[in-house]
Amino acid sequence: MSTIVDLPTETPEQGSSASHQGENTSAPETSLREATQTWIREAILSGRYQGGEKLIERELSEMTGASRSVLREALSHLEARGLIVRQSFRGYTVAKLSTRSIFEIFELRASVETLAAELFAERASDQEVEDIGIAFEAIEAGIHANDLKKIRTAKDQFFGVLFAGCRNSEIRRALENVIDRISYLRSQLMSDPRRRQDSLVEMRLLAEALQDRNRVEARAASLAHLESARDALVNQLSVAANTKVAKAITKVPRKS
Amino acid sequence: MSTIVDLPTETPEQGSSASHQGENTSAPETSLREATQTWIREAILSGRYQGGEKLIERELSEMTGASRSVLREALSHLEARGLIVRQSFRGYTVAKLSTRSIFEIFELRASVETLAAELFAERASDQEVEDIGIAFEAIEAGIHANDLKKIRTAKDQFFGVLFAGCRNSEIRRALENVIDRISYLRSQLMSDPRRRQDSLVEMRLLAEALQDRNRVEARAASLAHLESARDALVNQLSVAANTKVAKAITKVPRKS
DNA sequence: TCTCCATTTTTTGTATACAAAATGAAGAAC
DNA sequence: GTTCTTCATTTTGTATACAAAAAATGGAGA
Repeated sequence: MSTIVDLPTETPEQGSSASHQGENTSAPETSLREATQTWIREAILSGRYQGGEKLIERELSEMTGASRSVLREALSHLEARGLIVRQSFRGYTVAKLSTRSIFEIFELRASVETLAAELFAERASDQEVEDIGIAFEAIEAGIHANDLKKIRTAKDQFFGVLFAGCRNSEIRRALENVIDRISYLRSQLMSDPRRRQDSLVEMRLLAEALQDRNRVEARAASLAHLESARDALVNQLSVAANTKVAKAITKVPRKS
Repeated sequence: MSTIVDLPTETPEQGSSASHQGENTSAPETSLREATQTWIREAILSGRYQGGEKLIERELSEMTGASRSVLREALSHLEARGLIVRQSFRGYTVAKLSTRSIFEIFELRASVETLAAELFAERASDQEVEDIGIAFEAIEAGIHANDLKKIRTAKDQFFGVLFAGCRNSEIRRALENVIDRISYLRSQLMSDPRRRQDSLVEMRLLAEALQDRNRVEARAASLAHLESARDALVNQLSVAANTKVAKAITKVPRKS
């Protein structure tokens, strides 16, 4: 059952740089289009625009300062990533997450993210193994400090190192897309102190397995964390069925 | 180790239609942008534009009849899907596949596509099980008739049914993207009669397992097929290292 | 007060125009 | 003959304009 093989190492710079170029390589922010895109993405991920909400071009244009040409390119890009959807002559709306979508996403993640964990254990550099430890400690510190923003940053860091260490930019790309779609829910989840504590325990197991380069344990810990996060998310949704977040997730438009 | 659970069935029309809307739902081809996008995509997949080749806007504009606004939206969309890459002030080029990328893609597919096969065995409707059989017979007929185009169409059909039957549009989305990227290589592969024969045998095993709804066998057959296809592809590349296809795959630009 | 229809306004779809950057070519200096 | 510089052309980046479709508004009739 070995799906893990040694990948060829030739032309590594070409393979990976070409693959995730144009993604969120936060560094240079070359074109206006990319900046606009990032702005909109951040606005959605931070919850400024809720699921199902309409994105009005004039409004975005004013806020970002970009012209409509640029704006529409950015929107088209985000549509391809699944973050927003377009209907003919009705413009773009923020993609809605049905409960079903959440299950689907976690089903995919359960397959791919566990693979990523295994691959990290196998392929990560010593530096990356060290970085995983550092990132985990940052998460821990954030939780103790009760600092939501810090937690989120540290988690992004953690998964960033994880995906880099697995040496497969296709996995990174596939996961980035689905994680984007649910990431504005993550902060909702993390606001529950008990869930935070559970999450910390699960992630410690994962971090330790990764640092030990223990493939089997890493997969198991990753899967456990995912299932736990999924269940917590679905639970919270069914409990808080009246909050605006829940409405943004579960409801279908009435007059479509 | 059960990553397979029963997905909730609520709001199925919303969940799925919203999820893969705006993809290649070949039916209505509403907007000009989508048509343009499809045109470019087809041009790349059919090999009309080779990997690394530059896409000149004026040229595409003339060929598709679309204005630059529309064209650029389409290009932006395709960039997000990874089919083309953009460099500042140097326009778009068709994404190149390094050997490494191919390994990465197959590594991802080995994880996700086998899951899709399992899920199909579990969840597909009786109609879909039947359709899988029909699609397979079409592939068989195509191979016997030695009709490359027919083979390709039938295979698309087969995987279309497979992805639909697994009831997870996220999986479909993730796989569509990576399969797009290597699909212009598939015809190269299929031109080798021996590989065609091998492929047929592997796919028969897969089709039979799917029709028997045998999860374990389905996964095994899917994995076997993938590894076989990957190896054949890599083999062919190293053999025919001087063909234009190989050049499009392996070489890095000299003056970048 | 409610409902239906016509008109106005907003918003999207498409096309064109102008500016900036990069590429390529011709000519001058060596 | 070669190389460097300068200029013209091409191509991309950005902004604006116009047309078509949908949504919002408001008034007339019941």
